[in-house]
Amino acid sequence: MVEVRSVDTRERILDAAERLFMAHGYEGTSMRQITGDAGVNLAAVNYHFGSKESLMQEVFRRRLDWLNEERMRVLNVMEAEAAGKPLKPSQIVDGFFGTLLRMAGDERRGGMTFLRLLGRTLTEPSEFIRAFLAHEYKEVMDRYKEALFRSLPEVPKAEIVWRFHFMLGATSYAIAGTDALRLVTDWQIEDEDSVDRLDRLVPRLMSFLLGGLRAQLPQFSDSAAVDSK
Amino acid sequence: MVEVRSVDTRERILDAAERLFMAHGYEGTSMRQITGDAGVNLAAVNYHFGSKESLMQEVFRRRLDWLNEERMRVLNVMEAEAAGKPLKPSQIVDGFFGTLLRMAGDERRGGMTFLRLLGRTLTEPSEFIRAFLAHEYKEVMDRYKEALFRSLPEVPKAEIVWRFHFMLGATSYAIAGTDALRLVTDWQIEDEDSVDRLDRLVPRLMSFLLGGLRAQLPQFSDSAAVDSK
DNA sequence: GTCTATATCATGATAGAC
DNA sequence: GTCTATCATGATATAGAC
Repeated sequence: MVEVRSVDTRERILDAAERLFMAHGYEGTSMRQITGDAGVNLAAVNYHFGSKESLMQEVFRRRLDWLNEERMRVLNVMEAEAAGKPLKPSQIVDGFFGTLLRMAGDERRGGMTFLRLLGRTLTEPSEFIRAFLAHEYKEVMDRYKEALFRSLPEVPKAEIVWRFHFMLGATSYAIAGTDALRLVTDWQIEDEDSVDRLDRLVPRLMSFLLGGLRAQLPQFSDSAAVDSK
Repeated sequence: MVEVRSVDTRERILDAAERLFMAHGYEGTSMRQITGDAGVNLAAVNYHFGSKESLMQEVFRRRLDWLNEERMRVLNVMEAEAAGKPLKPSQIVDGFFGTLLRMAGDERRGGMTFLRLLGRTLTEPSEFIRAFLAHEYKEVMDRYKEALFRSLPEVPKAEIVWRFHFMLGATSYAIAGTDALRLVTDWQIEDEDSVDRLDRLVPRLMSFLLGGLRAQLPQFSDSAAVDSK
């Protein structure tokens, strides 16, 4: 408040953009809305970020850098403790998805707002943001993928990859569902105050994910290889 | 080709809109793109549908009417055959999600294009389309919800509702993932020709969904009621 | 029913004074 | 770094000839 304005300005733009992109999507949000909401001048976005696309990328980078580092750290700790033995599926799932969901409880890290933005963005195939996410995620994904392969040697790799996709989807909806999908299903979910909500959502989702990950293998109707190596 | 043009025009607009909304989202698609792609005049959309919003609704209605009727029909048949006994979870899941996925194999019903549009729209909380979907889905949802309650009497209702949410998410990503999420995860999924792809996806997803639906119940860390009755 | 032409407005971006 | 003013473009929608 007493300090430089420009640091504040940058941060306020990012906060407003995160909120608005979450609510209306990238295309559905204008720079005028963003700067208006942030209480800064229209030209400030282009001055600080160069373009709307770069702003979007920075909105993600600000949160994903921390998240992916944390995921790496957690995995490293678990693998060190396991001393060469494979991890349990529940450890891996918690390291990847639990870390993500616990972010939602931390307002300094974007809280629910960022998580919902992430969830919706994963189904919005805008070329530039998809390419960006693919790059940001690659390293972490590869590490967790390997951990799962070692953890479930009897499950074909292709099956694990698919189930990871499915887990991403369930998690994405778990986040959005806390208020968005409530309308789609039109079901009243018992009210739980917002702090409590997340504490219950995490174990709920974990049970579901682990049940799916360890489910009986599918039977294909034709005779082709189930495990394509 | 020899007949009236206007029927063709309407249908061609719907086809182009479905394709473009899927690829670029509602906000990201302009009427110029739609009419250009459809090979019709710019003014035709407003003549036939009144507005862009109404066009979007019609894109959904064209497919959802059939889908939801089919889901109802399948459920009615199964319940008649069960003669009062609860259905098996696998029957219910197949009736709801299997019917949806099998739509993807039927090009006359929109095929993969419509399914991916549906998947992405469920995470895009545009007010007008969400309200529309909530209305379109309500009746079917209630019927399937009841069937699941009866099928799994030992599972708290709140838990079933949540797991239904998670199943919707996994299914949504299963659809999109066939090419969109491939980039996000950057994993190469073994190539399977497109006809084969769906035949394998359905059993894969079904195994996962059933594993999640029937998973061990979560343990909450506090002592509050697990089944909030 | 289909077209051209256009009204009206919002968008992303920038130039240049301060 | 921040502001005002403005550009060029593209948006939805409509009026009116054919």
